[in-house]
Amino acid sequence: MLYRVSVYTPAEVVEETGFTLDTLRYYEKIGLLEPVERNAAGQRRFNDSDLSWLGLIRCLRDTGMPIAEMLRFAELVRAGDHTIPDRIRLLEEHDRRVQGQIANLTERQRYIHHKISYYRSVL
Amino acid sequence: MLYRVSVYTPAEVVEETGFTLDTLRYYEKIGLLEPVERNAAGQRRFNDSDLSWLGLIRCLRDTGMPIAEMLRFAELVRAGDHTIPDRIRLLEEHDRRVQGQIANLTERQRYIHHKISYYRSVL
DNA sequence: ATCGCACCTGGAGTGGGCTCCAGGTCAAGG
DNA sequence: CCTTGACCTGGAGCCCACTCCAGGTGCGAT
Repeated sequence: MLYRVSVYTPAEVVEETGFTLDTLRYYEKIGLLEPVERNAAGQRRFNDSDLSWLGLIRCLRDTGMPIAEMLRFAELVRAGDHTIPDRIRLLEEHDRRVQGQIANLTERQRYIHHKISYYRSVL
Repeated sequence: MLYRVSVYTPAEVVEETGFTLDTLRYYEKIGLLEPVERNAAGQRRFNDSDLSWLGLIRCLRDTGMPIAEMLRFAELVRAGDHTIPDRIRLLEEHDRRVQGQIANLTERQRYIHHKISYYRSVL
């Protein structure tokens, strides 16, 4: 078991990634996914590299990165290894925004807690 | 200085709350804000209670509560004090979602950190 | 008096991110 | 042979939450 290249049907990828099939097609259409390989019948056959890319996309999407910025990232990846410093910068900036989101949510949550306590106090 | 009721112009409320004037009008139109008082010329004059309600709206919105649910909350408030247990339930449920968001972001952030470290390691 | 400006209204338009649809292809099972 | 079901395409439609617009009012300053 040195290496094993797997292919995945659309249904498997939906299952694995949580994206809908429509969303996967949409991502391919706008270029967020490289053109996916096809079998003889023209049906998509995803590979491990697609899956791992989708894992990253899922992460960026779930942390609120807009599609336009994910596209920029995708272009950097396509452009080759010399863009790694740019990718780091992009991810670091995003990381800062995520940090800000967490801080903001935590702060807002305190307000909600106050509100709940207040309501409890007047019962 | 026992008590002081203030009124605020639209511009002041925009300044205070960070909502745009269009958004304030929109919130009033859909019933997220009670009809705001007007001066003789028909211009809005907000009061402290509007401001404090807008503070709550800001908090709920910024923690991702959809407008439809804020409207439900607004209806509970309008319906009177007997809905306080319902309001508590609603806020508690929202609080759980906020907690989930924070947990999720924190988890995703680790992935981003890994990715950054990986990129650093191949430089 | 007239200008600029903050404000008003109803309604149309926007942007992001999907989501759905009609109509079609193929492969496998009964 | 026929049906079922997973998949295909291009393009239209949808939802949310605003955002913008045209056309108009009234007030304070020059």
